[in-house]
Amino acid sequence: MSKKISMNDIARELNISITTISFILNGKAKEMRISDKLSQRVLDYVKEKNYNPNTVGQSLRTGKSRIIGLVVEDIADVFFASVARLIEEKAYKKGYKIIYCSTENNTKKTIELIRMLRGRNVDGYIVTPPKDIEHEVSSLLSEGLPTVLFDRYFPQLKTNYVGIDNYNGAKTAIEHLAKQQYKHIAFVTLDSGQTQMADRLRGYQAAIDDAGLIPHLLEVEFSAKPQKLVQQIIDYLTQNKNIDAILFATNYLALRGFEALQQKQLVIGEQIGVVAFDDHAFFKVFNPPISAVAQPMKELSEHLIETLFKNLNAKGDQQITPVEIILKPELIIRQSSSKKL
Amino acid sequence: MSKKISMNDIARELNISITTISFILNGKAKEMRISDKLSQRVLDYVKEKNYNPNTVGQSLRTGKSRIIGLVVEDIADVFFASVARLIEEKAYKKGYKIIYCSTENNTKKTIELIRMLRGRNVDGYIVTPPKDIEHEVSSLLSEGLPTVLFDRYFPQLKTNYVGIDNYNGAKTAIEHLAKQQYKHIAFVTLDSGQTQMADRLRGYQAAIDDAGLIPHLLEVEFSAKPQKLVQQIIDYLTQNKNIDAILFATNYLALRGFEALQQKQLVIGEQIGVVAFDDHAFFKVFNPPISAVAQPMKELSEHLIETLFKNLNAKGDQQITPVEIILKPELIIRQSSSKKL
DNA sequence: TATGAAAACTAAACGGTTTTAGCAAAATGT
DNA sequence: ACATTTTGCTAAAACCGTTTAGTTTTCATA
Repeated sequence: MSKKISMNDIARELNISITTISFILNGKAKEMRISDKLSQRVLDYVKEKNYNPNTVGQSLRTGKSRIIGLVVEDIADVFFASVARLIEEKAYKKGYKIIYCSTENNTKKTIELIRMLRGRNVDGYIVTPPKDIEHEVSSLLSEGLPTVLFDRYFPQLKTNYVGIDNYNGAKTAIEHLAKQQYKHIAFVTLDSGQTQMADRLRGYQAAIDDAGLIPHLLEVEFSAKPQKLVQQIIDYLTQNKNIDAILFATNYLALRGFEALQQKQLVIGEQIGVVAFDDHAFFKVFNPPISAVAQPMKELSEHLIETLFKNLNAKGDQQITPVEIILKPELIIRQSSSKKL
Repeated sequence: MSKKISMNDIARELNISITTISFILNGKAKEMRISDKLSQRVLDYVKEKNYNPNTVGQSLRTGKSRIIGLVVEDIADVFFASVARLIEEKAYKKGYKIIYCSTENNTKKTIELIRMLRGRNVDGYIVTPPKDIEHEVSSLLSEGLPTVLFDRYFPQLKTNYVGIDNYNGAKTAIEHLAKQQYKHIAFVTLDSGQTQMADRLRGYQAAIDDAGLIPHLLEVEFSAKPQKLVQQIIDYLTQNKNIDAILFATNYLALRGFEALQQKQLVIGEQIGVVAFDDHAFFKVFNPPISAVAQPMKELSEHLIETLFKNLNAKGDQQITPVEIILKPELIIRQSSSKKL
């Protein structure tokens, strides 16, 4: 397999100009009126020697890299990992690779990451932004770098955004619980203040109001360690013994919540009704199966990548107006939220 | 924030040579006898203008990219996603980024992926190899490109490898089940023929033999759709009604298995004992909690990245002899595998 | 047989950094 | 006073592919 050969090598070997090779390899042979005979000779040689253009050279010259930067909160989280996988698949088909980074929701780290990606000529950005990076994002925009936000957004910033209707997702879940005759429905969420969380909270409050119930809100510390999270939920349940149902604002919170319920010996689906935001493969086979507000993962990823590609392909300064795509989540009702009457 | 400034811009602005700037910025000022005064002037200017060297230029020149290629079976799988996250964190601290790709265990796709990464001057490779890519891997090796395999390996190939003792992992799990007086312990695995699966199977067989029990083996189709997997397990259980415990060879198989058990109305921990290979966050809060053979994720990732870095830092042709690191998995016993006596 | 135009191809610049080799000036030694 | 060394800095090549702005050759037309 020897070492890689370069365009220069080919030019020397075939005794033609490097430019000619470039034209032929980039499908500009016709346009540049290269004879079919020469074209074929080059193409054959290239195939024979198994030549691959050096991506780095291309990138340096063109300023493009065919790399998409995926900047998410935590790549180990099922939600983000699933999105990553689906995006990767679609990107791959169009010849793009993904560089991913986990922000840990850390503003400083995220800014560093975006700068690094920029230094690498990354062509497009898919980002779940933490707080206070409006400036960094808008600087991407002002440089005309295709960017799509997802999961959360900045209300003041006109960007591409793909997400779900968190308000109605939460509202529908609460309506369902209310219909099941649960009377003291708690909402366990994070104090992160991000838009998706705020929207879910508003949905919860609206539905509770509509049903004439009392709100029970637990906002746990965003950056707390798992053990502390569990303890906070246990304490809350101990102090609010009347709670008969819980909506967890994320998958991860549900996990911690289940630990708390386990320790309090409260049986899901019997003493307490449960719905979780974001579905999880294992929810279906839980005992009892767990109800969930499911995000349409495939659609989400499709819209993300398509929006990005639309901007990627927009030639030059031809500005594309940012789009906001809000998808409908689906409430999947399983036994964890049905009172055995 | 205007457009990026280049070394050329700095050189022109400060009226000095580009070379001098390079020396100063790369800590070679002393060595190259640049005066402190000039050094400081450049450093100040660079800071003021918020200059960042163009990574693509550096990469073209040096042949290095500070990128690690992570080629795993499926980035959406918790096991791989967790490894990805841990590796990313460590790599980031050393100034490396990750490009990841999912192989789907497809040999052809994997070869393409590795070639693409090579074209991007990726500095090192962490790979869970599918079948029949020995040649591609050994060609990486022969070019001196740092490579570490994990999860599975090629017995005939002398490579860096980090994995766990799958044989004893399975063996210990079965010993535990046998001690719990389970008499007909099945092993549900894949027909993929990969080393990690083969090792687990050998461990199962050895333990079954030692305990004087009859083996019950179900090898499901590797590439089957979820629904088909579930059906295969259901059929197997229907035809082998005496089975009272199951060891699932992977997390993913356990998920399908649980679906099958659910449909057969067999209650885990009561009618049937269960242990899964690979732990999962949700196993702890299952009802009943699921026993698992847990891989030491942190250690695994640490060894992966450290082995890679050792090779990355090995100057020139100074060959480092490949290492094989086999970690001990831990059997976490929960209620799913204890007979209520 | 000029004249113009199309056809076929190429030199050179560009992009940003690193490295090699080396030059001029100042300092030191004899 | 002259040779040698050290200091401080730089030009130019290299890395690899793309693009601009040509040049030369060939062919058709008047």
